[in-house]
Amino acid sequence: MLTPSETKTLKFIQKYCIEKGCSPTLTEIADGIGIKSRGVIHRYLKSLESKKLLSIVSNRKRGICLNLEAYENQSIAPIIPLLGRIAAGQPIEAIEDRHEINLADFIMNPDRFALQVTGESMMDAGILDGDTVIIKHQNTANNGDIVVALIDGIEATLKRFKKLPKGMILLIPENKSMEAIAYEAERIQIQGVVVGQLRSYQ
Amino acid sequence: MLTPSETKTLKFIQKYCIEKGCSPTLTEIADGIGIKSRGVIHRYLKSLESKKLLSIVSNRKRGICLNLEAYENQSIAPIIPLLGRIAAGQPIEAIEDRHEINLADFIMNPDRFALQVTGESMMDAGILDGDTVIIKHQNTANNGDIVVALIDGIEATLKRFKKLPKGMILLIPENKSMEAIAYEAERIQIQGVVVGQLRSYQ
DNA sequence: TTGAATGTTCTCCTTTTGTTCTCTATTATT
DNA sequence: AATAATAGAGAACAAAAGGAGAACATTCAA
Repeated sequence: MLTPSETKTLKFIQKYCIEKGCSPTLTEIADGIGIKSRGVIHRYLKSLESKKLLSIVSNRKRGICLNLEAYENQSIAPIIPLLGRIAAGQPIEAIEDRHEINLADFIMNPDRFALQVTGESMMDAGILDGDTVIIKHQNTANNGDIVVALIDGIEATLKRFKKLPKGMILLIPENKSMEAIAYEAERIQIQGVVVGQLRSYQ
Repeated sequence: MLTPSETKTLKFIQKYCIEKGCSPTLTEIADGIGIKSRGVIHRYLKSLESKKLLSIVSNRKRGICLNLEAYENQSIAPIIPLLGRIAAGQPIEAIEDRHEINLADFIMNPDRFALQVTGESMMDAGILDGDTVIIKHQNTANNGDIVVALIDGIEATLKRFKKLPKGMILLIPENKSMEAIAYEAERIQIQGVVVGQLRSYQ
């Protein structure tokens, strides 16, 4: 069980290692988590070492090694640190405004549910076969929304939504090899709108 | 079985643990359920402990451990219903195969972190500009993995990884208009592997 | 070689937290 | 009416956690 300070320290080290490619000095950690004394940081590191979360090479500058395997089964919060922006060829750029992503906010709302996507109809919008989409349950949609629509009460489909004149609705697949189809509004029932998408590579 | 106050206390602790990844202090519980005295909370905790719903590590701050059954039948678990597959274009499969998608399995591990992607270099793999990728922090990679690599210790980049003969490493962008580049292995430092991807449409 | 930066080990201090009390009030039950 | 169960406030104390900083040892690069 880690104390909040230990957690902060560990997260800072992890972040530093990823951004800079080497471990930080005690002073850098202290600055990073808002503490003035190197001695305090050293105490935290010793405690983390005794909990097998990292190892320290004695007297070596920047001699902290994270023990990534032990890190694996620590207690979990639905919050992942958002380290920064990655752009090809640039250093990782830190993000000031938002430091973490709370998946609870992202997805876990009572009116949300998930669907697994089969098929390639939304491929060009980055929604691939096997992806999971998070749907907000609602019966209306705005132009441009990606919706789950029920056609004639039977066929469910994931398409981009567009309202046409004269009570028609256009459902647009995001795939060059498929065509958009217009329906009378009465035939279309909106089941929900895509508010998120996620994919696992494991 | 449980008194209303005990139930409130337990629920608060469950929620707190899931959201924050560690147990709350007595003061936090008191604030959370609208009580001013820590002593009262302590009494509730003792009672809950005697009912085997949790255990307390004496004198340890944040030393509350929930027992496993206390987690069950809780709707606040990081789980969203996975309703079924939606086959774009094809008729729907049953909405009744009610699985659940557990975000804990999906991405929530402490050795994970997130990066926001800038640029289109992985577009053809369905990773778009602005998406968030979940990275597992590790220093090795297998062929075909999408990795965060540090080139010469400075430039960060998101590419598909391939080992070549003679100590070379090929970093492959998933974008037809960009070219793969081979580097000497010494110049490349693997920072992590993409294990997930998510996008918000809100 | 030398000096600045860094790691290490201390002691001392403050704040926060857990723990144990006592006291009071309300409500339901016998 | 008496009793027990539940609920809450708050004081007092001990222990843990958080922090400052001095003093010394060690690295490492100029």
